[in-house]
Amino acid sequence: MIPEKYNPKIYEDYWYEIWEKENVFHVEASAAEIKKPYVIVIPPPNITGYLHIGHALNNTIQDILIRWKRMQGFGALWVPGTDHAGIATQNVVERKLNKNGITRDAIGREKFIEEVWKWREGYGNTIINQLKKLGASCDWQRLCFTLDEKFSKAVTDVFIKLYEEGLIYQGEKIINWCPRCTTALSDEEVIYTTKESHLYYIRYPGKDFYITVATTRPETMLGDTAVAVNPSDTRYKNLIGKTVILPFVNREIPIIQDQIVDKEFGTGAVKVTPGHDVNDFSIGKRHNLQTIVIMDKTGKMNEMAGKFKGLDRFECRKKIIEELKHLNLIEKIEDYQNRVGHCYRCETIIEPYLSKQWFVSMKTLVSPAIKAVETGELKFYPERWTKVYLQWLYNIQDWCISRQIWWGHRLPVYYCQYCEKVNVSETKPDKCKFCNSPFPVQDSDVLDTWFSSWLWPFGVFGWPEETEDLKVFYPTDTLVTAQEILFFWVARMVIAGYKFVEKCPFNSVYIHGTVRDQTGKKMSKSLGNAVDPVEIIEHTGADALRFSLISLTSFGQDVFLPADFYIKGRNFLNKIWNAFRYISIKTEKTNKPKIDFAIIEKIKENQLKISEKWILTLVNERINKITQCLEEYRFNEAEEIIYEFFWHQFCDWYLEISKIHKEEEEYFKEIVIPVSLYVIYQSLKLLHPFIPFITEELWHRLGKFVELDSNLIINSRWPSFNENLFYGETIYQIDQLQQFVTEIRDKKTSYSLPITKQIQGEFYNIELLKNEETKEIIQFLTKVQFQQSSQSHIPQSIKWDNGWYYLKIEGAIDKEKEKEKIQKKLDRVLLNLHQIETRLGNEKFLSSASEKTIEQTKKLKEELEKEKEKLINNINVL
RNA sequence: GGGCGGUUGGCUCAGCGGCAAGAGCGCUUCCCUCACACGGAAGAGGCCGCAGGUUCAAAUCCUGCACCGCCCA
Repeated sequence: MIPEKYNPKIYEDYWYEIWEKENVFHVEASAAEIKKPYVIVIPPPNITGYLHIGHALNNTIQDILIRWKRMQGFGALWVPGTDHAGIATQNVVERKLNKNGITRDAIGREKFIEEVWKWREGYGNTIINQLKKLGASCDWQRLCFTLDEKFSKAVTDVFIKLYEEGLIYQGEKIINWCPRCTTALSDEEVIYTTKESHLYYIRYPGKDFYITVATTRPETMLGDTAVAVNPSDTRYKNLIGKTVILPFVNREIPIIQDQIVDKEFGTGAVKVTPGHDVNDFSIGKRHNLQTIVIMDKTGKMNEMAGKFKGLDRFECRKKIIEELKHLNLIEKIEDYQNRVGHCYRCETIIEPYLSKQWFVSMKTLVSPAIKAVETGELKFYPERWTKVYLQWLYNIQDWCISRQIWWGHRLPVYYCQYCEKVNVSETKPDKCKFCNSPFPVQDSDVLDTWFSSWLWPFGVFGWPEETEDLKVFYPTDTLVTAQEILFFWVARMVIAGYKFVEKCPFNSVYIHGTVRDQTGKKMSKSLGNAVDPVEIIEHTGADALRFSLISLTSFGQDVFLPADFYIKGRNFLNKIWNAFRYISIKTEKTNKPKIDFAIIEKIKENQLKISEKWILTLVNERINKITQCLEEYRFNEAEEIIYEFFWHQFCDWYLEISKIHKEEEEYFKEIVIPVSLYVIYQSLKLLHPFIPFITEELWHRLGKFVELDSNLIINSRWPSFNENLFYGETIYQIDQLQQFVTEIRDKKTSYSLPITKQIQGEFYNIELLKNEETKEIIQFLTKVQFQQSSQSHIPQSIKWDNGWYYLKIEGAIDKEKEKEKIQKKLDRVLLNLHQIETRLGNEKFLSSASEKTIEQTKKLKEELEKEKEKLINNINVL
């Protein structure tokens, strides 16, 4: 006996295990070559990650694509993996150690890294296991990690190659420094948020004057080496070349002029701190200014800050303002909104910091990536992201790739302790290749995690080895990602693809929306606003989560999730379950051998009744529509089509109509059951990419009744349109029938009559009732016995089609309420009719609109007129 | 400052030149009818942000504005 409620808990893990045991996710290069490969590489979640709702969306989409393509017969490969997330992971492990009173400095680099590996063994696969719960059909045998030996070789090779080409260089620049993580970050790793802050107007005294500068960061004044104004600023003409004395440190600094200064900002005069500001650094370069760094690596003031030494930068700010006030050097303080950069891993405010780092020179690398979208070799869906992508490439900046942390790929750079030259080599050199001195020392920095991730689409296939996998699976097909990592990752992968493998790594990038909460914020655990997908999976199952989530996310659009969003999917699954349950009960009673669906096609048209023709036509038609939607990444539309079909056509109408037949009737056993099973068979296939678990379970159960084309639905063939099962005219007929039935039920309801109450009726000249087949269905569904009348009109009759019908109803009705209801409808019809009539009366419309439109409009007018008459009649009849 | 997206029923979203504005949830009334109350039947509820314009025709295209959100300076 099949239980009444679908309980995902019983089935989800079970089927996932079967899939893994049967190895259905795995694709060999040799096999894929024959089948035509379809490849997706996963955006590697980081090992500290847990599944959040954004992952759930991202991976559900990938899984839909992979399962669909697999069913279409492609060698569908989804390569999974994780990245080592240098900073994030180091932070997590460090915090853990700190709790036990251990610091990383105390145990040293080697021991610390050991600890991180231990942690990774213990927790690093959390998200991988969660992806399995979600149903992700990744080829787990290919699970890749950016710190795997093979992958590491790719990273080192790339570093060396770029270094040798002069595209990687070491330079002293202002970079983004996180004083908490004590490392440099790339521009992309800084998140800017608008903050309510202050603009401080500070007087810098000269000999017989003072100049007022405006700044949001007064504490950096200790590192000032000039004051700058715009050359065209007449206000300060006479001060150029003079000097002022910097308070606290008593440094004499010049007033200079530079184009970069904005006359509109503050007083038009700005302090210049080359050690702590990018623009100021460039001014410093142009004017040969001294560069003074006033903070240490943790954001505390250093000895260059004089008496402020040891203070944290923000404490120092307070202190300085206080003291400036005492000295009467504060002119005013204004409220000011400014954009403040934060570390994307720990949210600490970034310090622009002068530091020696390693950079990739990007300018020469980007042109193939630009060309790729121009030639159409690479397409973005939705297309608008092309512009964003290009914008970034056009304004590309050099990429800071060195990080002052321990967890990651250590730079393959060795410094000679004697000649101080740089040796770059894959393995530790015995001696300096320039001076032959022994013991070159390795650079202590590691590489940016993204410097490994950008190699992902070919690194996972064993590059730089020329593997069979690489040959068959690269380039991949579709990349599915969120817009947040468009620059970080997507653009850089394209660059790397062209540079190292000479091919664009994928041909399509589908960028889905971001899941946000009601306030528009990105959902994340740290914000406490997250809907937890793991919890939903536990309570309601992955299928319900997947279906509901996809249904709410339209093409590339962000989505705000309400807390109970998963109900739609949950209820739908239950509906599918019960529809199957119903057919299953009926089928079991027939005691027939297994059905071969080949016979469905062989059933002659004249053996089928209208309802069977109709439902076969609909399912057939939906196949095309759904396939089309999937091709265009319109997942929510695909779902909506199958949802509407299965629930509101198949269950609400077809199955109800089919109950007209008795179980033991031949037609029921020979036609209705096979047709119903066929519809379910096709529907399960169409649904499988979206809700893999329940469809696999029902597929298995379906196998008791019919010959399946595969033991597992995951390996079955995607349905295709079958013109032998298409009876177009039935669509209109059943549509009319549905309207008629609904109207009659409405009448009965208005008279407070149960739908099940048998009553009598009469009709004259109604096609649906003249046709025996449709008449039978209508009578069954409405519980009205219709007699044909010979009179062309009787009082109290209700107009329909070109005739009328009449119901012998005895019951109470609120006439006023009913009239009001009808009047409202009538008003609307009259309005519409008026619009249509003016349109049809307009010659320009007749001359310029398409024939089809005119035809439709005329038809509409007729329908509206009928409706009008009908409603007027209905009022009069009351 | 520049760019992008959004503004449609109480809520979350579809629809993006012409089929009489749709769905899910919520709401009202009736029904535990032997698949399903995570259900069935019948309903109520929207001048499609505002103002102009293009068009025979605009929720849908254009312009401006307002508000919300995102990205880049």
